[in-house]
Amino acid sequence: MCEGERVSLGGLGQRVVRVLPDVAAIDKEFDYLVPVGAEVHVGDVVRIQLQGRRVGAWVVALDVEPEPGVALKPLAKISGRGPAAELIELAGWAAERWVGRRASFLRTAAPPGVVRSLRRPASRTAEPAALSAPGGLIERALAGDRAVVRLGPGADRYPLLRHAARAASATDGQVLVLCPSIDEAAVLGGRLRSDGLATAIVASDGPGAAATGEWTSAASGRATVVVGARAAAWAPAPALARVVVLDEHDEVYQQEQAPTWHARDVAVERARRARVPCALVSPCPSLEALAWGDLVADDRPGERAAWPRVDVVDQRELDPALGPLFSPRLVDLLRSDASVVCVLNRTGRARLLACTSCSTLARCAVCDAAVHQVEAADGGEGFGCARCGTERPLVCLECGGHRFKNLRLGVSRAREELEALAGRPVAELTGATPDDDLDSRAARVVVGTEAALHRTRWADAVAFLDFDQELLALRYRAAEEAMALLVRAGRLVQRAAARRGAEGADRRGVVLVQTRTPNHPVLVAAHHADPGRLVTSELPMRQALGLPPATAMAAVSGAAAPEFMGAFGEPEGIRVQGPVDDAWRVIAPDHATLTAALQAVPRPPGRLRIAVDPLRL
DNA sequence: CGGACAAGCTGA
DNA sequence: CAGCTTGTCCGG
Repeated sequence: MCEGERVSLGGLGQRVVRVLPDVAAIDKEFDYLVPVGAEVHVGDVVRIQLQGRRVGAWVVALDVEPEPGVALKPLAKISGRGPAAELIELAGWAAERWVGRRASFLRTAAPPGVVRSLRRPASRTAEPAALSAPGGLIERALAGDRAVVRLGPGADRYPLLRHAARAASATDGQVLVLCPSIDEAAVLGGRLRSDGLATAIVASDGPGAAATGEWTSAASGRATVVVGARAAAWAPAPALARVVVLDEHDEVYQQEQAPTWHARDVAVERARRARVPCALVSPCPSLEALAWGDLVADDRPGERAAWPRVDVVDQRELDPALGPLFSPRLVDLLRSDASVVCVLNRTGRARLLACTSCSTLARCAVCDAAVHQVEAADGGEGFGCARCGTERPLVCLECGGHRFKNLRLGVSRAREELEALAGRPVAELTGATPDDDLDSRAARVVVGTEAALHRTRWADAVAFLDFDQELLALRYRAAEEAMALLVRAGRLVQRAAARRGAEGADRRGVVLVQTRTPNHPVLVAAHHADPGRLVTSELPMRQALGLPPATAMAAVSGAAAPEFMGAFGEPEGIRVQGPVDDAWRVIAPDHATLTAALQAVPRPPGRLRIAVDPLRL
């Protein structure tokens, strides 16, 4: 920058910067004067006087030409360093992709505390990491630019990380690693550190000097590995050489509040912009991941060894003495000395009905979802599908029977009955159970909702008492979610098997699945330790029904939704459905079409929630 | 978001 | 018509 230019900018030779205020409702940039002698960088966190009050803001551009006729105010304060220029651009991309505001993304990208100064490394070209001879699974996983790495639930992902980290370290590059939870990030980060690799464990929660220190270590390029949970997709990494997302199928990567951004998608886009390889790792890669990259999997015996034994018990063949929730196979497990986690999700919204004569579940003839009882057109009783709207008479598709029973039994009742069957204490484990004493529980039998899977570290066996609730849920991703549950269960039992140090066939833990749909593709795939079998049935179904990833979808709700949707209309090439429960569904062939159409309509005042890629509908 | 200001309502 | 409420606009 030469002096002549500088004079033309502010008139008095003062520099002018463009900032974006950290105010939820303002998605507009403003120009401010830089105090003489002050140093500013793109991304810096500043405070500005805006309409009589002081608010935070980010510098988004330096040395801009201000619009004529506006009296510029000086920056009130330059607080410290913030997200780098490439992350500000990425925030712009994400704001379009999820129809949100850049400020919400920059808040995630900003350091947890104040970072006064930062010595960033001299700009290095992130060279592709030198890898040892190809052939092994790790080498293949890290060789491709877009790898979808499928490793069974029991497989240790650490060697892959260590390998990637060592390769990056040799070229002074950084590896960005995302995990579903910060606890996992801390464990993996700890292992990397004890292996001598400089690692920053970035966490968004709370300021605190330690968290700021981790951010700074990543932002200065000192850390070879930058590891964290969802928000780490926005962590600094000036010498980014590779991105790795662990358990990319996990739903926690998607933010629940709007903008409903997905860390996997942000990570993928970030790698693309930085022209560095990206690996998505999962025991059961999402259809989105498979549509994006190239599958890298172990050979069949290798993958199978990392899966538990998945025993599918057909509950249509009931033991009359035990009833619909307990099979003889389960009783055997309970009466052994194994630690068992029993899972019963009673929080399903769909009422589940089964034929009284043959016990087959009442399902939709078109889309396979569980159906509920509705009043038919002729005034009689019928089945209705909440997913696709099909209605049919109250007749069993299997045996022609017309009497159905409601299947529902809560966790508390199940606990009492399990205790009686087991002849030993059975504990209830729900979201409300306190954290302490979880380890001693592992030695016993517990029953709970899905929380029991999340809050137990290991178990000899996991039993799903009624898996049909998961398989036939109304959410369009129900099958993938059910698969993810089996994977989570698989982790627990494989961990216990590793603890036992068992050898050979005994090394695999047991996951028991009680179901009335034993041939469901999810169960077939898990039983064969081959998640690819689910993909071959699920993908055509989504394509046929016009659901993601074949399309791009958004849910629009909130008090202002009727007005918004009225103005939205039904643009060419876009499907609008609803309202169902005051929410509309907008389906477009792709995300570009979807977001362009949504952004084109002015936002009416009032609460409006636009959820792009909603998990549930 | 939150302050400024304009237009609308009430009461004497 | 002052004094107050409600609504809309805009920020450098």
